[in-house]
Amino acid sequence: MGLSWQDIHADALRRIQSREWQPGALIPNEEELAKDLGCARATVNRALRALAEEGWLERRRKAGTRVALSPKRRAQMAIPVIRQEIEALGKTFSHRLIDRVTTLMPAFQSDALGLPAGTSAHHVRSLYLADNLAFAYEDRWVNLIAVPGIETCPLDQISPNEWLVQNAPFSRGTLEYSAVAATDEEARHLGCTLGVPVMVLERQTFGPDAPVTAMRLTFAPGHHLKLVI
Amino acid sequence: MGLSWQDIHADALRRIQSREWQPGALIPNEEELAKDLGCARATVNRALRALAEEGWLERRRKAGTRVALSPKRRAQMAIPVIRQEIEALGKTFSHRLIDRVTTLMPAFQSDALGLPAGTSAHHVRSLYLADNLAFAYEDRWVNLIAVPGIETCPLDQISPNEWLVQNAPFSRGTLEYSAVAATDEEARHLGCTLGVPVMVLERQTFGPDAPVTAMRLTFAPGHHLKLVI
DNA sequence: GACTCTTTTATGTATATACATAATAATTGG
DNA sequence: CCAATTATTATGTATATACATAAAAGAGTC
Repeated sequence: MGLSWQDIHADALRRIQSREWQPGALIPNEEELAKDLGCARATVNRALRALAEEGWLERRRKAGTRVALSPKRRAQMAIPVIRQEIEALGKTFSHRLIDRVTTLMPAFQSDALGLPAGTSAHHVRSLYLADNLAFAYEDRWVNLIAVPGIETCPLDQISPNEWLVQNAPFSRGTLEYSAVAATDEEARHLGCTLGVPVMVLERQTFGPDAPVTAMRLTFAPGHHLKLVI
Repeated sequence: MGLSWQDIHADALRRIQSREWQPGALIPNEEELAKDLGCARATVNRALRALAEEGWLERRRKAGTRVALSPKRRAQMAIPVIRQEIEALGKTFSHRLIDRVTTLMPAFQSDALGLPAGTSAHHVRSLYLADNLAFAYEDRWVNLIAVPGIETCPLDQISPNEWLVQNAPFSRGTLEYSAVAATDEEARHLGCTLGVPVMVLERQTFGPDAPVTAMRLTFAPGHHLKLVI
């Protein structure tokens, strides 16, 4: 066969990185590139589309394709499934249920999930451990409407995280990391000092029909969030 | 025209989210789907490939396509170009050069970039401001071999971040966020209290031929890192 | 000039066809 | 039965062709 789209992709990337195609500059159109390189336009299209998705190029109909000025490249991060994160470190995963109760959600939580004030939800607190050392403390609210089974599932045997992945419908959500001082409760469960800087991940998950869960995950001190470009 | 690949994409996603196609289950092959839905196989391929990239499906030649067991979905994050981050908040961006000097890199820095011990580099410290309030403090080492122009560029007029984006070759890099206590120097420049929890981003950038820069960016307290799924 | 309308053009997509490739399944030889 | 070989098959890719669509450029009007 002729050239593969990966070949075109690599060649174009080389030209971008070597600044043969300068930032902001218009590059030849697909037809021309196809003729020059000796392949079909569809092949060029596939390669340039990939480069655009990766943030190297900006493409607009009629206006053509230009090298991105400030490469707004996207870093990708696997959404933390804590078991995998811990096992990737070569450590043994375990978890401990602290408590679970169905009760009224605080107003800020029901607001954040778009549920009416005064909604009841299942409130679960648990601890994730790596080699029996505290790794993260989780405080989670689960919407009973979206996930009715939550009240009766054995959260001492399977972690809320994993149970939900397997049992809850799931479409989109938000993630937000911040650096905060460990609260009294967090410090107690994570075995650290009150006020020490810790990473907190707040996450809301929405199913196709209804909000599913809101979670606050506090990592033990020293946690890193690595991303790859 | 017939159905678009987005239509197929949406339909398949609906089936996954409604659990009509259960996690781990094999879905019909492309040819069959194309026949059922009334479009060409290439169109189905485009849709399923997109779903696989998004993490909903796992595809293997001959083995077929199945719904991902634990949707290892990837969150995407725009790599911070600080000006854009600040302007997106509706604030005015500015920056202030604190100092710049060409000197020996500390060993841990040259190691991290894979440069021999005792290499000289340009050391730049600067402050980024949003509406004239400290937003982030940057401590950066720039490899003179990869970016010779750095020593003479007017860093009081253009931020190191932007100058490098425009002038340095750039291919891949690492990003690592952590929560730490503000050091004395960081606290002084950010106008916060010593020891307060702050987000730190450490980043290394490598060009096609040589390492380009290592950076430590300390955000003012209260900074959030938002990701979208 | 400011406005609308039309034309042009580069990218975006859909299709049929052909072949490539990886991985499973079947077959064969010992 | 086991290992090596071959056949099968679903996805992956390349191609030509045709048409769709967004947006810029140009033409015409006031």
